[in-house]
Amino acid sequence: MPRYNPKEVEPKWQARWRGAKSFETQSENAKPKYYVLEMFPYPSGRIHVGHVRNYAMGDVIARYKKAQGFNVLHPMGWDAFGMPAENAAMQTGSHPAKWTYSNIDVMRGQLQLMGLSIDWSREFATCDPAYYVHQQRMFLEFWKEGLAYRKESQVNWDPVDQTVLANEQVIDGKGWRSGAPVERRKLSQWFFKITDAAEDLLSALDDGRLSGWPDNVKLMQKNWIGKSKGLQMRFPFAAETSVPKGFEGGVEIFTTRPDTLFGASFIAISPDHPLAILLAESDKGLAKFIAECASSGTSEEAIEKAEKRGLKTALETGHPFDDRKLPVYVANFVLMGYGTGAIFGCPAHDQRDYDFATKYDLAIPPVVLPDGADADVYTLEGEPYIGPGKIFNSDFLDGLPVEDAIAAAIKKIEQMDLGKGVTQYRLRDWGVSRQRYWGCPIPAIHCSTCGIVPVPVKDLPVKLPEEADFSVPGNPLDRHPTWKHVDCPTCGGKARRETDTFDTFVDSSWYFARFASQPKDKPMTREVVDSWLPVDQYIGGVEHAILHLLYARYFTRMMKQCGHVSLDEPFANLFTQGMVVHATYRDESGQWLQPDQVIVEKGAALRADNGKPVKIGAIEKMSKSKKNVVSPDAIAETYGADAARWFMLSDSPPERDVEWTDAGVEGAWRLIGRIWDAISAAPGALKNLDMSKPNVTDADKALRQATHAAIDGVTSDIEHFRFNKAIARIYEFINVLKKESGAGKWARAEALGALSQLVAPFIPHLAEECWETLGGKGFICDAPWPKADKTLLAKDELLLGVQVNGKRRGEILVAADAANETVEQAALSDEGVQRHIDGKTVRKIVIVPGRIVNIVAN
RNA sequence: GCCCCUGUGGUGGAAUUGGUAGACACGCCUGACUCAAAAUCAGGUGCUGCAAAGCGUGCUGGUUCGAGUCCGGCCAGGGGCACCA
Repeated sequence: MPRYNPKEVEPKWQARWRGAKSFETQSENAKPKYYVLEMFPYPSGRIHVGHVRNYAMGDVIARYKKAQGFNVLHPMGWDAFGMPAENAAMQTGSHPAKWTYSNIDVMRGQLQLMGLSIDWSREFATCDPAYYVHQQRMFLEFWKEGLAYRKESQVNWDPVDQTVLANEQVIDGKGWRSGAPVERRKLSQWFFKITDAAEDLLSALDDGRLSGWPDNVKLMQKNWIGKSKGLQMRFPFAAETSVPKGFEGGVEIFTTRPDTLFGASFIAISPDHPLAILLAESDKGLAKFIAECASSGTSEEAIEKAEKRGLKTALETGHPFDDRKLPVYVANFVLMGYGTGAIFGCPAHDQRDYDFATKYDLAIPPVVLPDGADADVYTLEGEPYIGPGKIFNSDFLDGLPVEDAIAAAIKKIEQMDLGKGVTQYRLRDWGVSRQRYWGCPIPAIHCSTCGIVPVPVKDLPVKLPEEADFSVPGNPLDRHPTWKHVDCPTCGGKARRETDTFDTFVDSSWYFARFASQPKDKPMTREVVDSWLPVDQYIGGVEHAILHLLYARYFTRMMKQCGHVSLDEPFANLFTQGMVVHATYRDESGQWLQPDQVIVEKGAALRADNGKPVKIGAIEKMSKSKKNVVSPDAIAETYGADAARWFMLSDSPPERDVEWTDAGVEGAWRLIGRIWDAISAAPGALKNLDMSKPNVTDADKALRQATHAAIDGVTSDIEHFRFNKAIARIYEFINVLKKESGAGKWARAEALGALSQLVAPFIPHLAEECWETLGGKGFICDAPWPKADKTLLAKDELLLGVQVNGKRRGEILVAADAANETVEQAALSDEGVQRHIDGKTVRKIVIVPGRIVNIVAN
């Protein structure tokens, strides 16, 4: 018997699939369509095991659906623009395009070795002008529709390198290269009006349009959009305050808790608030404070984690309901981007306000009384009270529950003409400008006479200049000697190009549509895209649960508005798979090390080359920047792609993170050997199936039961993304198959055929080899999926556990259709049960049919 | 800090969704084959205990005839936080 040799077998079948164009998809097809898509990769350099896991999952689905009779679309491409290419250019001098395309070549080769059922004829990279020309075209349409516009927003500015930094490049408030404290700086940039769609993006989460999405992702998106109803109102200044020019009306605030207005003890405005900026003009201390606030990064995390600080201004406001005066603070925890950039502080019932009031010694009057508390003696003990209750110490709101008090307060303020109830969203418009080279150029031209004008469609694509200088930080497009100088398309005068490029989230917000339809003269052909979308199964990491998915949902709506597609929601079913994580390592100088450069023994780590100590860091998702990546090459080289794929899908549930370990691949390899041994011992067996079914012996029946239980179980496991369980079932089936010796040829042939088909989505090369050996017709990847015979699944006898007072004390074997009395008798007479009910009175017997018997006795 | 998720043997995990905790696999132990090793095959393996038995799903409290599963409070780890992708 020849030993199975994946090095020969795998390339052989890959060549045959290619020859037969097995996975090239035609849009015109009588079969129902099924679109499987995994989030396309960033070409970081090499495929790692995390990619293999992701694409192996998609491939199982794609091959399974093909066997189920669907016309499957399963494409692949490259999310090819982005910062790492530009960083590489700065470090090594190689051009981003060259770096990117050579990475793509390597990674395509690696993926192809995995034997994925991908339609490679549809492959593209987002950095190809043939792709991004259509993105520019759509941008011009969005602009015309008013969906794209310009406004000022803040960026992280490195004052030494004179460049904009990504949040990732800000470490502890300092620039990653220069080490200089970053500044927040305002820049005029391009935005997409995603806030216009906030309500629809939100309601689609609940109205069934996204019923195929996991709840946690929908919840995260809901919280991200952050719809809240509240009160926008103004606090007029106190009589003796000298009112700053332009703010005669007072301070405009937004609150979701107007019920706590009587608990107000201060007003706080954002350091970026126009009032704060105005006051700073004549107040050096305040100007200094505002500058200090601007020295952290722009990320919400950095702002939230910063110590709560404030500076008291000379201003005071009055209070709408009584004559108290409230000091006005400029405070670093108030965000200009949310609400009105100003709040009233109610320290008794808000954690941040409480911290602030404690620090600056402000009053903390409680106004919400927890249910059951006594108003006369109630005090806060070291923390604010956030929970429900009834309002007190609040005049006309006294006695009302929180919800009613909110409504009553809004009504009163509206009557007083000081404000109105409003709906507020946390979601901000999508800033798409990036001051970088390696991205899709934004097709706009700045003219001193005509303003900002679109690049005429006939001049598209606006291509990146090939020559660029990466030797210094900053935007190479901006300092390019010639590229930006153009004539204004409107007046013909001297003008300059927009030097911002698009956020790479734009590139990945419509690639799924382009995969389905790739005409040259337009982004997509509507009828074709409509016939393929939505993606029936989208698969990707949870880390994309909010941004990428939300942007793609919005982009699809914009495309719909411009007539490119007919639907709102691009992804009908979403599966978020867990990440492959690995420990991170750094040497003494703080340089990241790859796992294969490190030897770990007894919890201590040493460098493989020089034995110097290595610091073991957190276990994190595999990423190139931290070098904690493991490549599948070694596994594939030794054991073949099938073993690598099988191993990646074994054991861990797909939605869960897995920590990579080398242990266990041997198990996958052994399984491949066992399957091959079983099948190569029965060449041509499937031809036996053509004969009429012989009389069935008990041994035949036992084997057939195992076969059909396996078909039934594996089918439902694949349908529900339980690949680890499908694999466990296949092991069980093989264990039965190996032991079973009395079954006849017919039953064995059926079992071996089913086995080959059940493993085919997971280990397709071996499966084809098995199918051919057994004498199956055509490719196994074209064979229809086996159907379980349900009549073989029912069992005659059941083994039931018997509990006494909830603890398992015995087991009984009863007929599947036994009456309750019979079961009770059997349970009570069980020896183990007898021991535990001896001397006690049986109070109750709970029988859960087919499951368990519980005897309650005391 | 805020939002989401996870926690079960030495390890990855299973448990028909409130019903016999530990399927399946890795590892380990024992045996067979071998001059020997590897590979392969067979058996064993939650913990304590000679046994009887007891204990056991991050910790803690609750609901229930019955909780890994539901509810409350904690602890630990991971993901996201709008310029990493």
